Parts: sequence; structure tokens; C-alpha cells
Amino acid sequence: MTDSAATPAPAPARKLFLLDAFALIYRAHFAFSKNPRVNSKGLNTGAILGFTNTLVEVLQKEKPTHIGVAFDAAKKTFRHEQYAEYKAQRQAMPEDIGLAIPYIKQIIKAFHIPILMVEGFEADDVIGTLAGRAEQQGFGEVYMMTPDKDYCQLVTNCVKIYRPAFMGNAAEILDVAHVLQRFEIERVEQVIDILGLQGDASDNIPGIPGIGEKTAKKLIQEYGSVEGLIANVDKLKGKQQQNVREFAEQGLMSKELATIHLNVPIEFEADKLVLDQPDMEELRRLFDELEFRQLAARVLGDGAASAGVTTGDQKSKAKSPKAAPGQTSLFGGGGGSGVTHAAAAAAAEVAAGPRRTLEDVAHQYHLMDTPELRAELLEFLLQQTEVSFDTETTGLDTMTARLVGLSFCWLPGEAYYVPVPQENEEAAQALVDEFRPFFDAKTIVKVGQNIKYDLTILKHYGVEIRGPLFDTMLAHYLLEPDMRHGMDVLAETYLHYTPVPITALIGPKGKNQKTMADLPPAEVSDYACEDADVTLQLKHVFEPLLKEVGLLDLLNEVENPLVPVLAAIEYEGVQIDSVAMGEYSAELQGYITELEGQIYQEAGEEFNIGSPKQLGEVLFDKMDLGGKKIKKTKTGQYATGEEILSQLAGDAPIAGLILEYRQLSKLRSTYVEALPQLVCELDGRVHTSFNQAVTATGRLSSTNPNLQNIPIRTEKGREIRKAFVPRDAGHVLLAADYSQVELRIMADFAGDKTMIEAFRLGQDIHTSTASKVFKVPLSEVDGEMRRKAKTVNFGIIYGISAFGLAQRIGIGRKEAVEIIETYFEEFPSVKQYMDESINRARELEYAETLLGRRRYLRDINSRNATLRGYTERNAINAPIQGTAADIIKKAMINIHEWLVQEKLGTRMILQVHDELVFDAVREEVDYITPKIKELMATALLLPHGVPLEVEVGVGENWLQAH
DNA sequence: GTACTCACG
DNA sequence: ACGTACGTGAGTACT
Repeated sequence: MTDSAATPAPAPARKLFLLDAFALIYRAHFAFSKNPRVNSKGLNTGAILGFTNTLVEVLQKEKPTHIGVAFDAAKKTFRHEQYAEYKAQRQAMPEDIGLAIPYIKQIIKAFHIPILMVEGFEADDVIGTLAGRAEQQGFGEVYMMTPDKDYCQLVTNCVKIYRPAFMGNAAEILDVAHVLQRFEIERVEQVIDILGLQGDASDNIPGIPGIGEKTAKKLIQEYGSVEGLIANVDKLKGKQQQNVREFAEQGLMSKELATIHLNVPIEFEADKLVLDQPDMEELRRLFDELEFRQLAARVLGDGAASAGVTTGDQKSKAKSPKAAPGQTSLFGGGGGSGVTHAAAAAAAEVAAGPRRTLEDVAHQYHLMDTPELRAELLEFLLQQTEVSFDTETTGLDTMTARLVGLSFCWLPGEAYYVPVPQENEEAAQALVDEFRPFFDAKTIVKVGQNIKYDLTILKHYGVEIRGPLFDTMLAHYLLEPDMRHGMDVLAETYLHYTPVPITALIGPKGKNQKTMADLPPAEVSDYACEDADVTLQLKHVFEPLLKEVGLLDLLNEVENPLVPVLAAIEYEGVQIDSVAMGEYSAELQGYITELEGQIYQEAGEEFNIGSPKQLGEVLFDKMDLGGKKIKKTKTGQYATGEEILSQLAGDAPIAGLILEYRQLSKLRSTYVEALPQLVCELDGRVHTSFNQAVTATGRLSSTNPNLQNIPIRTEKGREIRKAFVPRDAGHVLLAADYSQVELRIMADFAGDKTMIEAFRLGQDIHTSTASKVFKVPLSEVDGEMRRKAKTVNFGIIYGISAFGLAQRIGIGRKEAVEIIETYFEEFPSVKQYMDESINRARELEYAETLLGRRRYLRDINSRNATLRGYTERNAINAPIQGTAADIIKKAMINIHEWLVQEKLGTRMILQVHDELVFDAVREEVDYITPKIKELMATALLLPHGVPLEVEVGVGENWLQAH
């Protein structure tokens, strides 16, 4: 009767919320792990923001009368005394979380919410105990706020689990019925039996081997409890009976560990948990420091957001008629009522809430489905300087997808959708042709998200887009190269907006998934318009950000212009000689079968050689090979990789046979069998896709199929390249390779006189290195020395370590140390350059290429030595590998442009990091060879003037072209 | 879906 | 005291 005595109206029902802090913090942290939020001081604020959002949301939506936040005690708990291994599996708390905790505690204190913590107990025990006592004291509603399923055992008619809204899922309240249904049990207490049987990997609760979720449910239904199961162990069969017998003790202990204890020594004092007014000043200070502008606006309601919100937010806010009024607060501006103003909440939701959607935001999306409307649209389009557009199609495979609609946007919040007739090809073509003037307009910047896709689709309708492109996916790739760049996450992160998921239209993945063509245009319209709208808004956010960090030129001069080049390469495809592939497949299969027989004979039994598990057992258990050098993988299996088997091959013939078997199976399944299946029915060629936004360094990658890893290093592998052929007798394949680009880049960046001189003189760089490192005249360098020097040279680029070098050359570690020392004595500026690279990265927390491409190295100052070492090697490698990528990208753009301008028939068909492959018209070869060399060699000039060299080969197939 | 192995630069 | 060369993609086995 403390909190409501003064109120004349009947006392509101008492409603208690108990939060499990660590569980919520961990969840928030990992929710942001794909796209971490970092403030300007470099603090990762994901966990803090996520936790605070959850807290604010519950205060706002659920209006508790009482609330408390429970933390695990820092020290060991009674569970550790019961079971030493308890939570032993669990990794140390991530650094970011450790740093976040003090802030979270300050925020909780600023809200005037008590922190509950009892030495020797975990948060769940504390919460369980308090929840029980609250119920006894007549609280009608008690909510345990946690994502952790262990709490299910505590649920009663009054005590429920509140799982906060998460990743688009609404908040969920779990009551007794839910728990019984979820675990398929009759009484809530049986939750412990289920957990005890199945164990919990994350807490290192062992459970009983062989019993997972399904079996646990079945057994508890049958026998009621762990004890019941053990008593009836006779009724079980086979392995299961054996396991239950053998691990009965462990099962009982697991049950005990899973049990939340309700006798924690803590008083339940209701009046201490009463929800109070927060300390607004303190909250403001904290949110300021953390740079939580949206949250500040939402909680403090004082327009704090307007000062520093992102462009995107400004714009969408401006266009919303429901924008936040000036003086409103979640807490009623100190009036003491603690009641939320509905209008303020709604406004906050729209203006700054984390999950605005189509329904919250004012927009004008138009369906343009008559000739008149389309004509009007086109007229407007042609007056613009910048338009984002998007294509809707029947699928993701560019070769077979048909166009379903086009959407356009040039003002945020306002977009237009043009459905494409589906009756026949002619009608669709006619519609596309209507918009040809727009696609042709050289003055209009075309904005898109992954615009290569749209370019390719339109190519099938004979449209070649002209004018500058701006791809928001690539813009973000430059800003944050090692993150994901899908439109939905970008909208969430930068616009605080959740687009309609495509599955809302075409249904979940599966064989009954619809396509856009199955839906009436009116249903597609909003979705399509939204995509164009969001894309334009993202552009407006990214462009100033890129400018700020000096990446806009790289985007506009390299990445964006490369898009049509890649589209052309992919569209062109590569001719594959499927007949030759078929023959080779049979040949390989012959060898494989023979090897299989020999392996079984050696092993004395038949087994699946392709299964690392079975193979390991045969080699190391049955045959007892390897002696004391047996290695295990991190999951406890025997390691059977190439390194291991090669060592074994000396004394066990089976190891060599397996290596050969592996090699041939790989060749057959990954290349010889797979490639012919990917030949496109329409043109008989293979079309890879080059991904421009995957690698952390700026390289391209190739998928479906990957044509950047076609074998070349071994005799039998190389054979596969013979099946990569020109399109017809009038063509040949021409391959142009940069020779030693990465080493040249390193020599240049380091300004190393010795190495630069070697390159200038056109010497073999590995021989030259060998002569220095082994201190012999050039003429006395033998093959072995050259091989070692070559490995050293690669090692340098990768951020060498003695261990790694020793491993690779097969020498002792001491010898490796000596080689490295000599190397650095001979090439002192290389050593200096490497040190500088690391120091610079420590300062900036990123590394950059010649064109300013960045790779963020946020772990370079980590206290974790392994992680730091890895990041330091990246600091050395990223600028080198990335600059090589910059160079070949520039070359591709220039060559493509030249081929088009000269109206040549030769086509670029592949890029393999330092190599370009062309399907060349025979008669053009002599003309294009020197020009291609020149364009590649001069694509970018290195600062110290180290020349780039290009080797060109021509042949009737890819192998011959080398 | 993850682990392992191996193809390329 | 620790774990170790940089960057990718794909096929297979197994849970």
C-alpha cells in the first residue's frame, strides 16, 4: 500500500518486471555483431544500445509499477562447487561487452532502477527467488525478462516470461500453457528433467549422451522425470539403455545444475522496486557520451535528435506529417504520473524508433499502369539529374529471369512502379523500349542497389545503360568492406527503417515459392517503390560519408565504372568443351576406382574415403599410423589434411594413395562434373558471377561457378583448362598476366633500392632474392634455393612468421628465423615498411591501398595476442593485395572502354586476380596484344616508379594461352 | 547448418 | 603463454 495511497483512483494492479541483465546484454551484443555500432570514440555500443532499447521499450509499452535488474555475481557460484566444469566451455566475455557493462549499470542507475546481485548466485536464481516471493505477497503479474529458456521452469499462473521484441519478432509472453506446449510436458517442473537429460552445451551441462531435444521429450512423457527414467532403465533398448545406465549419475547432476534455486538469501522489498522517475540529467549526459541521439530524443523527448541525426533520418522525418512535437517526454516531463503520452510515444516511434516500416512513414508510391501515366513518368524522368531505379523479376538467375516491373525514384518518399506486361515477350519488350530514352540519357545518374543485376536483366532486352552509375551496395562496401551490404540491413542501420521483406510477397523459401509475376501489379507496387526509395535515400546518406573519408573518388572512378564491365563479362560467358570434359571425367573415374581398390586393400576393409571421420579412424585407430604426431582438429576428430598425409606417406603407402584419390575426386566432382552442368541452355556458355562486394581487401570473387580457382598447379588438374575454349574457329583465347604484381607493389611502397633495381633490370625476382638471402652469386642459385626464396617472398607479403615459413619450406624454426633475419638485413627498407604499416594501422585502426581503399583493423590494439598478430599481418597484406586489386580493376575499365570505342570483336571474359582472359578475334590479336599490355601496365603508376610487367599468351584453349 | 578439405591468386 | 602466413568458393559428410 505504499505506492498508491495518495491516488484517489483505485490502485493500479501491481506489475513487476525482473530483467536478466547478462542474457539481454549478450543477445543485444550478438544481434549487432554483423553490423557493429561504434561511436566516434571507437566504443562498440551495440550491447548498450540494445539493452537500453529493450529497457525503454518495456517501460513504455508495459508500464510496470515495479522493476529490478539482476546481474550474475562476478565470482564463482555454488554450481561451480557442484561441478567444476560448469560453464567451462563458455568463452571469456568479449572485450566489447566488458567495456559496455559499466555504462549499462550507469544507465540503470540513472533510471533509478535497483540492481540486484547476490554473491554466489546467478541472475536466474535471484530472479526466481524474487518472483516467487512477489507472488506470495500478492503480485498478480510478474514478468521475468530474458531470452533464456531455462526460466521456463519458473513459470506459474502469475509469473511469466517476457521475451522482448527481437529482430523483427514482436515481444512474446510465455505462460504456463506455452511452456507445457513447447516442452510437450504435463507439469512445469518437468522442464528441469528435459534440460537435465538433453544437457546444455553453452553452460557445459553434460546431460546424457545420445539424448537431444526430441528424445528427452519422448522419455519424459513416458517416465515423468529423470529419476523415473533411471528406475525404468530396463525398459529401454540397446545403446540408449547402456547410455542411461552408464550416465545416470551425470543425468541427475545435470538436472541439479539446471535447477534454478529459489532460496537465495535476499529480501523481497516491494517498495524498493517501485518504478521511479529517472534522473534526466544523468541520462542526457550518458546518451550524449554514447552518441545515442535517437534514443535521447525518444526518452528525453527534447528534440535532441535534430542536432545530429543522419541525413536519411532528417529527410524521412521531414516528410512525415507525424513528426515529433517539441516538448514531450516518455515520462511526462516530470509531472510525476509516470504515464506515457500516447502521442509522444507514437511520434517517437516514427521519428526515431528503431523499427519504422512502410506503415509508419508517409510516402507516395504510385502504380503507373497506363500508357498515359507512363508517358508522363518518362517526361519527368528525363528532367532529372539523378534517379534510382530497380527491376522486379521472376527470379535471381540473370540468364533466365524475366522482367516483371520497373520502379523509379528521384525524391525521397515518392516513387513510381511500372508493371511489365507478362502476356508475351513482344509486349514486355515494347514496354522496356518506352523507357529507352531514360536509360540512354547520359546526363542522368542511375542509382541502384547491386545495380549490376538490373543492368544484366535489361541487357536481355537490348538496353545498354549510359551515363554514370551509383551503386549503394558498393558505396557501403567501401565504407565497411567486411560487413554485409544487403539493402535490408543498410536500411535498418542507416535509415532506421525496415523494408517490407520479399517473403511477405512471394512467400518463404521452398518449392512453392511464388515469383513476382504471380502477383497482381498492385501488390508488387509498394514493395518495388520502396526499394527504389530506400536506395535513393541510402545514396544520400553514403555520398557525404564517402566524401568525408576520401572514398568517393574510388567509388566513382573505380567501383561504379567497373559495374558495366563485369556485367558485360558475365553476360558474355565462357565456352566450355563439354565433350572433352565428359571424356576426362571417365578417365578420372578409372583412376579413382583403381585407387579405391588399392586403398581398401591397404586398410584391410572398405570404408568411405571421403569421410574424414571414417578415414581418421582407419588410419589412426585401426592401422595405428602416425605415432605420437597424431593431430586432432578443434572438434576432436583426427586431422587428415594434406600436410598430415604427406608426412605419413613416407612409411605408409596408403597415405599417398589417399592423397591421390583426394586430388582426383576433387578434380572430378568440383570441376569436370560440375562445369558442364552449368552451361547455359540459351547460348551454350558458362556465366560466372563476379561479386564486387565480398572480399575484405578489394578483390573480386567468383561464384556459380567459381572460375577463379580452375586448377593449374598439377598435371592432371591443368588438363581441365584445355576445356576452356574460344567461342568458334575465328577466335582464340588470350591471357594477360601481371608478373609479380604484389611483390612489385611491396618493393615500391617500401622504396627498397635492391629490389627495385632487380625489377628494373628485369631479373627473376625469386633468384635475385635467393642470391641475397643465401649470399651466393646469381649464377650459383640452384632450384632449391630459388624455391625457398620464392616462399620467403610470398611470406613477406603475408606478414611473415618464422613458424609459418618453417612449416612451408619444411625446415626447422631456427633456420627459418635465420633466413628471415638475413632477409631483413639485405632488404632493410622492407623491414622498415612492415613496421610502419603496423604502426600506422595502430594509429588509424585501418590500412589503406594506393587509391585509399580501406580495411578496418579494429583489433590491432587488442590485448589478445593471437588476434592482434592476425590483424597485424592484415595491416601488411591488405594494402598490397588491395592495391593489386585497384590496379587490375582500373585496367579492366580502360580495356573495356577501349574495345568498345574501337568497335573490336574481342571480349574480356574472365578476371583471375592478376590475369585477364579474352575471347579474341584471331585477326585482332596482333593489334590488341601490345595495347592490352600497355593498358594493364599503366593502369596505375606506382609512387616510386617500379614498372608493372604483363605477359600475354595466345592459344586454342586456356592452357595453351599460358 | 557446420566442419573439413582443397582448388586458385 | 599462446598460436601462427594473406585472400577466396565449393563439394562432401554429418548433425
